[in-house]
Amino acid sequence: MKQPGVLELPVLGLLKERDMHGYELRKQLGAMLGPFWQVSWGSLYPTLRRLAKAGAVEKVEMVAPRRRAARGGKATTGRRKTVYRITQQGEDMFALMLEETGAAVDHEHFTLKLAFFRYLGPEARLALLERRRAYLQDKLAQLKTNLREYRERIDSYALSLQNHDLLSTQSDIAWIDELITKERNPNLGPAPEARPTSSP
Amino acid sequence: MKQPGVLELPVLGLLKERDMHGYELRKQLGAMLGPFWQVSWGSLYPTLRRLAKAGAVEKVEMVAPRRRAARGGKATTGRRKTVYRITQQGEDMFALMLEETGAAVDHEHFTLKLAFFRYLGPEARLALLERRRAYLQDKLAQLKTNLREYRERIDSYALSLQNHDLLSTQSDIAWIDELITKERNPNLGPAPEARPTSSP
DNA sequence: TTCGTCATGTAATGGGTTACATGATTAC
DNA sequence: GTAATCATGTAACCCATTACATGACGAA
Repeated sequence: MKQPGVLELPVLGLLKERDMHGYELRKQLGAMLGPFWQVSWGSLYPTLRRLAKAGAVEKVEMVAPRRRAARGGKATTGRRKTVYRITQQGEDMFALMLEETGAAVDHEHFTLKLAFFRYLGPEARLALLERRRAYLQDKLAQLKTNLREYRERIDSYALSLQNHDLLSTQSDIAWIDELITKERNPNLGPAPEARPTSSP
Repeated sequence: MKQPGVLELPVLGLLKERDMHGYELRKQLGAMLGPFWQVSWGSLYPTLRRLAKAGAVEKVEMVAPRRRAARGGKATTGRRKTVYRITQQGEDMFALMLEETGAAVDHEHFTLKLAFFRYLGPEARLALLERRRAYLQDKLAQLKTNLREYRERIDSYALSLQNHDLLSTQSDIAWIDELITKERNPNLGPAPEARPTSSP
């Protein structure tokens, strides 16, 4: 299990909340991570199969395919579904993957982990945030160095490109800082709707 | 040639300027796109091989490997290099890949194309910029819809995630708008060193 | 009855990552 | 003389994408 596919973590994370089948999983993924995160079936189902083979999930309910209910009854019939449930082994795997700070620096992995931060302790959260921050800071430094070194030799488009990247990175760092601050004093919430008396 | 690897375009683009060997190519890639863009050898050399097989590039100079110059002479010796030169076919392929607005919407492809914008006519540039803008605008709309629909059901981390993504997307759009504006009236440049009389 | 959504898969393809392997040249 | 950098590749693995294939269910 060198590098589990990206999907393993979010799938297990969603199954922690409740049993789901593939189709549903995909929608929830979109709801949590944003609509742009559209995984393909050819990616999702194999992941489920892999997880099942690894003992991390198990099939719990499948309504038989072409089995029509006895005429008159309608409760037992239904669309063919394969519902998955996370196992204890899967829970352990999830915890390990989530905590591991190894390769969690890049945007995708960090995003995925952040989406399941509620399953991490405060210390682990801060560790991950700091690590991501360090990575971004390093990237920022490299970008600056690179610009200093090549500014003259690249054209205005490449320049604009790197400049924008630099600004984005700075914005990312500011965001991480915000998250870190909130993590350190949870009381200072975003002052959620100071409504004195009336309801919206 | 359904979907040429991402490297084809930048490799050809760099070779348009001058002949280079693999190792150099990698450095120039970093200089142009930013240091984070570190392609692996296992990716670069196969790309070169593919391009050579497709007739898009050709090897022009290779200093023989273990051939030591006759003792005394030192001019003919050198490190083993395999220098590539772009062919006419390669130029054509490059032009096609650069112009094609098909899948050019995602961040990576757009980045790659922008880096070689100087090889495109103003109309094609604007077309690509507009296309990218439309894509981002669509993403923005989807993000907003998604947030409206799921805001209640996702936790604060996922919320923060999507929120930040939303802001980043807006920032990206603003940047594209800037590029579009500059493209439309090139005179309003960033006032690059207004030097009154002296020649370039 | 037909369309859209729900629902689940398989097969081929292909490229990227990682690790491995090798050796020359330069600078200290 | 040895470490760092230059330089080029190969091999295995694996996952994601794409296209293909199938079929039930609900609504119009």
